[in-house]
Amino acid sequence: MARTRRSVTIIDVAKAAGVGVSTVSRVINNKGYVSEETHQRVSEVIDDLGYAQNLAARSMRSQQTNLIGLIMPDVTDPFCIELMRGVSRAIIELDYDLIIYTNGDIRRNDSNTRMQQYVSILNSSVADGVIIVIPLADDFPPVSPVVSIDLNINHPSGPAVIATNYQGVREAIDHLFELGHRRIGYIGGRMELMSGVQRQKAFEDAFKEAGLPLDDRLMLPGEFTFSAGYQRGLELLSLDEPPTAIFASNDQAAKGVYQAASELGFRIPDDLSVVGFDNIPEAAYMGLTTVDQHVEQMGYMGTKMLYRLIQEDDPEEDIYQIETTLVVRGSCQPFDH
Amino acid sequence: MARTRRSVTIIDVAKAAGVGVSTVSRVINNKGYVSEETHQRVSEVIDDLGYAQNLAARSMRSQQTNLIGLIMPDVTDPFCIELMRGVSRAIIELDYDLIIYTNGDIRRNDSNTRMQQYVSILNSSVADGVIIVIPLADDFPPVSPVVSIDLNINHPSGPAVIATNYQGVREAIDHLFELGHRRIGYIGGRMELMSGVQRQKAFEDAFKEAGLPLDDRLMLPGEFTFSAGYQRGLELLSLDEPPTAIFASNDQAAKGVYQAASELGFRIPDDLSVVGFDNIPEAAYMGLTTVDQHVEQMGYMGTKMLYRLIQEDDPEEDIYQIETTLVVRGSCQPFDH
DNA sequence: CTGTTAGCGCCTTCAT
DNA sequence: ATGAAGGCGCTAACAG
Repeated sequence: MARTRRSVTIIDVAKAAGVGVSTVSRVINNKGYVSEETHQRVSEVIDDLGYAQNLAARSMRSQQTNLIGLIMPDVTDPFCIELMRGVSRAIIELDYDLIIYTNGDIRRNDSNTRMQQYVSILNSSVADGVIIVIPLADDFPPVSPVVSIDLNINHPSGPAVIATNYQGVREAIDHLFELGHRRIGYIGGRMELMSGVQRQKAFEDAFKEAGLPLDDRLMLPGEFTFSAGYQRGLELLSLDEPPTAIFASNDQAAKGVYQAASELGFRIPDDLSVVGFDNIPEAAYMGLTTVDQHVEQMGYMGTKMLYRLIQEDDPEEDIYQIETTLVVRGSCQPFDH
Repeated sequence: MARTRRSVTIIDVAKAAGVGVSTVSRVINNKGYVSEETHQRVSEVIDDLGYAQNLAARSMRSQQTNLIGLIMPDVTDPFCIELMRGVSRAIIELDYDLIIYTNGDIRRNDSNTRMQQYVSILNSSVADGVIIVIPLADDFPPVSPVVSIDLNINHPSGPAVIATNYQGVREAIDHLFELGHRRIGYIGGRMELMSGVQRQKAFEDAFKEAGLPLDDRLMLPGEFTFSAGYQRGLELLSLDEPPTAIFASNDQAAKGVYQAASELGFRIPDDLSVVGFDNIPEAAYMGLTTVDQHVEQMGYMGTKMLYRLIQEDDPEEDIYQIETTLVVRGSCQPFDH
């Protein structure tokens, strides 16, 4: 980097205005006593010189930054976008600013570096608090308050927002049962995450309690991605006796199933019923029956929780549960034996 | 903020490991010579203490942060999301990280504070370079390299990525002409932005060159928002002689027009043809004929440009133009007089 | 190979 | 009402 231009600092302003740095600081932050006249002069110089605070330096000194950090694996993912929406809404209400930190893609999984980075952000005083989506990090002593969205199964500590995954999947599977489906494929999610585990357990329990046998070949591990859904969808639909319905552990994966079905000549819902999870905006257009986990709300509540943490350092509730809702659309049809 | 917990610093690590701070620094950043043995010991201490770099301090000292900043008015807007997608893709390729900075909502328009904040970010060494979407800021001496997406009409300086707005709108209007439409409503965009100005000029020129009269009542100022589209849509369709087609200056506004049309009993495309601009993903589902300005690509190219700027401080091309493409879908129908 | 030291730009006492 | 001076945590010379 060749750039050597140096920005104008508080010292430059002080010199130009013929005052001390602390006076300039007072003017900038509007605290402490400054004579009207001095204030005026300093303000002018600031304008003239085009001075602007250096955030890094500022946050290093002072406690409060009025910034809330959002750490996400992938800004491209609809879940994350929806969540951002909620965070954004809360941010506006709270008059905070938002810094979203991401390494661009969940797949770039050089975990060690990642984790290190995450922790750095927490540690830095660049944000007053942080929301972590899909927490992968080990446990560590966070300096800033942290709220996580979803939970890591291995380190379930700390305040979090999470949907009633279990209940949601139960409803979804019961819905399929009612429609007469018995051979139901399951495409799993990340098993390090509470959501992945809970959804799978719900699926298994639904069968157990209904006294129905679970077919191992119909339960595939997966991920919360389109391509996982696609791959697993292909596998399921290529079985000698393919399932009549597939539950995908999120809508992205469900989209993948759509793709797989289309390629293999299965029509939805005629030949195959599909249920997803999340209710991303696209689901409405797809006519996908899915479990709404009110992602926007998760982001909103998470941010509010974080705010309380920042203010009082005292989490009222550790884990905030968001009630899921089954949204029935056109992707499922009765199955007649 | 009551929190006084102090994080473990590089000094703590140095002490605990019985080495100097610079050695620790070398280990962390993997540069300079450190004996295998020392490296080992320091690494262990780092793990034990749960040390993590303080980003603020780091970026204050060093030139490079490997962070690219993206300043957006509104993370919620489909345009911005699409753009983010492209930036994100480039980020991954370049092995940078991404910090997205936003004040949550374009409507929170306390411009002065905003601008000040923007400049602060630029000034701070928190990011190696910055991409500004919809630049509102005055001209100022930026310390970090900046690439803007779209251009402020008042300060059109600096490298930027912008679509061929003029050409795009011309094509769109010509399309409507060919379908037989003559009474075409126009809902404008932000006129501080190059895109807003260019699109409007193209609309006017299309009529002029076709030798058709422009009806003032059919040309409404607007914004790039749903509600603007909705309001203006209502106005246009409530005219004694409503237009047979409406060009909305972006897809969000077009969505608003859909809403207005639906409320007033206009069917699209039977009673009203609609064209948008942007080609946001939703447009496909809506069946909206629109001008694709390849927003993802804009983000991608912008980031690449920025990268070059960071590396060489020498912008090869100042303004990168993205070719628009007319995407014909079902929202337009021939109009027979 | 490793330690010491001087700032980076700012805010905050503490004097004046 | 204002100025001087001491760090915040870190990296980058410069010495050993």
